Amino acid sequence: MADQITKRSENYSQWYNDLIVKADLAEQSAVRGCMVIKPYGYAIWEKMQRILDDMFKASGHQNAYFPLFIPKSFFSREAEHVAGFAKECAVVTHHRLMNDPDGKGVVVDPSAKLEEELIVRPTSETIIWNTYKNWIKSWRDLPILCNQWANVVRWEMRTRLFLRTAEFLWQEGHTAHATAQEAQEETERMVNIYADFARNFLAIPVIVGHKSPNERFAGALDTMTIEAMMQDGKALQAGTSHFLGQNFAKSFDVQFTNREGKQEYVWATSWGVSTRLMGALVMAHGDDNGLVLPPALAPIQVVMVPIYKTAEEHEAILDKMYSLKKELEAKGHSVKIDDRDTLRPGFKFAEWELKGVPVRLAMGPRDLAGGTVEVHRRDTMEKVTMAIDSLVDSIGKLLDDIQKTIYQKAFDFRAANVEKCDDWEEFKAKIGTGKFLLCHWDGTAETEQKIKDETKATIRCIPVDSFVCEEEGRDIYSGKPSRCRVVFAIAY
RNA sequence: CGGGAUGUAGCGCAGUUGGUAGCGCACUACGUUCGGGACGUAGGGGUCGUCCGUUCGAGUCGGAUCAUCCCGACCA
Repeated sequence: MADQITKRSENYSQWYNDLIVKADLAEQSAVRGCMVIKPYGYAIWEKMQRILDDMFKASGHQNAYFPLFIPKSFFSREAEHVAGFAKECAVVTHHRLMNDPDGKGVVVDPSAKLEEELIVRPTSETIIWNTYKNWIKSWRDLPILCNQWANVVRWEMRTRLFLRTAEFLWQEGHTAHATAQEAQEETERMVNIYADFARNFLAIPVIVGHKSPNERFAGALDTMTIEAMMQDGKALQAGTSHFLGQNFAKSFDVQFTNREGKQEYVWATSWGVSTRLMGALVMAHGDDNGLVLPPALAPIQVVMVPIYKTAEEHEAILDKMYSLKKELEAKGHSVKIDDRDTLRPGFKFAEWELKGVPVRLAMGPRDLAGGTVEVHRRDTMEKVTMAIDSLVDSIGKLLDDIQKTIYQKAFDFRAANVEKCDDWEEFKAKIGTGKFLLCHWDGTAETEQKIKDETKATIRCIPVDSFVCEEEGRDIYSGKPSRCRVVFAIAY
C-alpha cells in the first residue's frame, strides 16, 4: 500500500514523523525547523486550547497578550535566565529591505539598523515583568493571574515535528503574588491542572513531580513537571510550572506596599504547555494503523461510511445517516459523513483509521434491510453489528469506554516499564531498554551529571503523586544516603 | 555547532563508463466496479535543492551553500 505508514518496530522516530505527516496533522515548512500545522492537526490543538482555557478561567485566570519582540536589554537583566536562553534566540537587527544595488532581488538596508536589537520571544517572563512593574503598587493589586496564548521562537539545533520546532504555539501563564506561600500554591495548582488535563483528556498517565536543580527552568527556584512515557519507553516532559521566587521581581524592580506599609518584592510563577502535547498524543497512543485519538480530543468522534451500489441505496442510506447524525449531534458528539463517491469503503476505512477517529459506523444495503449498523472502534479495532434503534444511546457510553481504555492501555504500559532499581550495573543494563527506573539519589548535581554522562539518563522528576518513593536507601551511583527515590529515564 | 546519510514529478524511488530523464502510487477523462486500501484504456505533470567550476556536453565529476533525517551537545 503506497500510503502505509512506517512500522513502529522498524524505527520509532521515523514512524512518528511518518504518522504525523500521513495522518494529516502537520508537515515541515520551507522555513528551517518550523512546521505547518494542517487543519486536521490544528483542530486538535484548538480543542486542547478550549479545554485548558476553561480550566484556567475556572481557577481565576484571565487571558492577555504581550509583545512578540523583547528589547535585548530586558532580556539580559536576569542573569540565569539569559544564560538559559542566549544560545537559541532569533534576533531582529534591521527594519527595512531595499533593492539590491546589483539588481539581484532584495538586501537588508544597512541604514535601517536598529539601535537596540529585538529578541523574538523565546518565553515572555522579561517583557511581562517589565509590564507588571507598572501594574503593581499595593497588596490590593495582587494577585495578578494572567495567561497568554502565543507563539514563541527557540532556535534549536535540532528540530522534530511537534516535539521541538523552531517556532511553536503554547500558553504561558505568569502570575504575581504577595507571598511565597501563595506563589508556591499557584505553582502546584497549575501543575495539577496540567496533570488532570493530560489524564482525563489526552488519556496519558503522567507523573507529577519536582525537577532536580539541574533540570530547572532558567531563573526558577522550583520547577514542577508532568512527565509522560512514550511507547518506546522514553520520557517526554509534557508541561511545566515554575516557582520563580522573587528573581524576576528583583530584576525588574517590581515592589508593592504590603499591609504593614512596607515595600516588598513580588513573588512569581510561570507555567506552560505547548504544541508538544500533540507529539505526546501521537507517540503515546498511535499504532501501526495510524493515530489513535482519545474521544475527548478527537475533532471527529464518529465517522459514517455509506456502502452502496445503486443510487436508490445511496439515497436511502444517506437519509438514515443524516437523521442519525442529527441525533448524535444533539447529544454533543461530533459526526462526519464520508459521502465521497469516488472512493471505495475499504479505502475510507483505512484512511479514517490513519486519522484516529474513535468510532466508525458503516451502513450498507444489508444493514438497511435488517435495521442494523456496523460499529468499529479505533482503539481495539473491534467490529460489532448493532441495532440502529439502540445506537444513539450507546455511542456516548462507547466513547467514554474508548477514552478509558486508551488511558488504561497507556497506564498498563507504563506500569510494566517502571521498576525500582538499586544496583548500578543493573541500572546501566536496563536504562537504555525503555524503562523508567525509580532509584535513590543523593541529591547532588555531581552525581546526577555523572549518571547522565555515563548513561544519557536524566532525572525526570522527584515524584509527588504517582509512586510511593519516600524511603531510606542509598544512592544508586555514589552509595550515599538518600530518603527518596526519583525517576530516571532517557528523555526526548 | 561536531560526526554520518540524503536531496530527481504531490509521495516513494531508479537512473550504468558523463550524451539532454524514467518507474510505482497519486492526479485528469471515460468505462466497469463498490461490505477492508478496485481494474482497464487514454492523458497531464520535472530548469534533477541552489550557486560556482571541469567539459563540446553534467542528474551523473569537483567545490561551496541551503535544507532534511539519524547520532551527540541544547531544549517545552
